[in-house]
Amino acid sequence: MNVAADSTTGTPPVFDHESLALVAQSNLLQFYLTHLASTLMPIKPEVRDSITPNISLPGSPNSDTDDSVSAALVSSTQALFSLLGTNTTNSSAVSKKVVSKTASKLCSVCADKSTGLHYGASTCEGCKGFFKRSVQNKKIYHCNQNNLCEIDKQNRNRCQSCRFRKCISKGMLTEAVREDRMPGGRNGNSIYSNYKQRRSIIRRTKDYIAEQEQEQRERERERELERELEPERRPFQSLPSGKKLIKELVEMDCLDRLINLRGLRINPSTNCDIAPACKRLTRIGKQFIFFFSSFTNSQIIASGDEIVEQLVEWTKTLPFFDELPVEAHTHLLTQRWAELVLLSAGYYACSVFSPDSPDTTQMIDESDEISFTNPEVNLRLLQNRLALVLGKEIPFEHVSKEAGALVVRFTTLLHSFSKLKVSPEAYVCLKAITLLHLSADSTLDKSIIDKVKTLQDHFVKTLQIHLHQPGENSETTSLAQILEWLPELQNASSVLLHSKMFYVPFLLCKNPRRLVFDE
DNA sequence: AGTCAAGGCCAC
DNA sequence: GTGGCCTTGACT
Repeated sequence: MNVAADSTTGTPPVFDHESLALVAQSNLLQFYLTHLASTLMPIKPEVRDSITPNISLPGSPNSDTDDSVSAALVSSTQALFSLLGTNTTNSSAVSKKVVSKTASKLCSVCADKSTGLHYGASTCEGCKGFFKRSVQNKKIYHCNQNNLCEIDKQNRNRCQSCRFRKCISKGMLTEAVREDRMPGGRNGNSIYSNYKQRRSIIRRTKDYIAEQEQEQRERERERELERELEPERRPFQSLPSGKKLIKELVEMDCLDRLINLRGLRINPSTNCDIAPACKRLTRIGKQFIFFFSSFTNSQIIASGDEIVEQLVEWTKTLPFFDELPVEAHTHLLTQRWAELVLLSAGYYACSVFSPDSPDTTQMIDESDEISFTNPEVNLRLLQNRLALVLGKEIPFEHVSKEAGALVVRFTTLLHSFSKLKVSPEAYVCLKAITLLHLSADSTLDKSIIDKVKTLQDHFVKTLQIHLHQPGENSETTSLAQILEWLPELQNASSVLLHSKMFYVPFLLCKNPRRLVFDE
């Protein structure tokens, strides 16, 4: 605001010294300033001094709420005092030069000697350098007090946080610090020109600071987690950490083998062989103890027990397999295998049928895709696929009666799981977390229970680190959202166990015709 | 050529 | 990290 430019009203009010002092103490100063240029009169120094410490305006220099207004008022106020001291009675004397000359005397941040305009405010070399370093090095400061530290020449170095905040509040713009560090020249007028733009830039600067602070907090949390996973702190020395662990898990996760169950395949030449197919489907069981103890005797393993076989195989390749006794693995798999089946099938469905997957186009012509929302579509799909595997038509009512509840539940689960947009890395962590989930009434030894819990904790932290990686897009689901989904998985698994149609999730996910042609 | 406002340097 | 002094280069 320019004092001279605004002195356009008709009859200006006339002030005496006392009323001017009162005005200065009220919030009406801005109003009177607009009339002042044409009513300038000599003022006593003692009255002038009494005004100075009591200035309190909405958006005054002490307030961060409306910085540009405050900056304008600072200039106006300084111009006013300058004029008051000059005894001038001519409004034309209120020149831009006077304003700028006076305003440039003191640093608007710390009141040290100003050396000119720097990044949008009149500041000293110290505040200029401080602001430049802060922006260039993306510094995030924290105030140890209450963000109300006073900044003056003497104590400006006591609190970087409040000093930087004051720089911003005085109109210094982070945009004015050049990213390319090009020396010389001047920044374009556009950065500083109009009031509105400044306001928006200041708002963006504040957003920028908040964003930086958020990023800093996340980096700190990640560092903290990584520190916890350092070798000397890790509970299991043999277990790698972070990316290496995830890489190992992804490499050893043979999802295709689990999905491509041999028991679900149809032989085009003998697909009328109904009895063996039924047998295959019903023999998928949970004989984990048996498998762990006599796994090498593979001739005993029937094709129908493939789910167990595959899960046992997977467990044996886990990086922490040797950390736990066999009975612990048996116990865990016995408790969690149904959840692992649903999780694996769900992830497979999401990765193959998601809109961004290249496989989608490949599947469109099959016109029998799994639905993420409609259980009836999936029941029809199941009916068709059962007919393929068994070699005879099954009435829809039968399918609905036997598998209706399971299909409804699995469809709901798919829907919520697809929203999580789980990456392959997050999926393998989630699988380990699911396996390592102990029931409250676990019969294992206390020491083993502790080990399992520590291991699970390790995978939760690994998952969290993965989710916080900068490469992950901003839409990445949070750890909490993923963990909150697990009870739903657990509930769905009880439906699966109840129905005993353990193969249904796999049959829904993969067309048995494709199983035939896959090899 | 002078001014101004960027960045850089370096003793502290 | 700070801040005084110097260099740089667009603009007048």
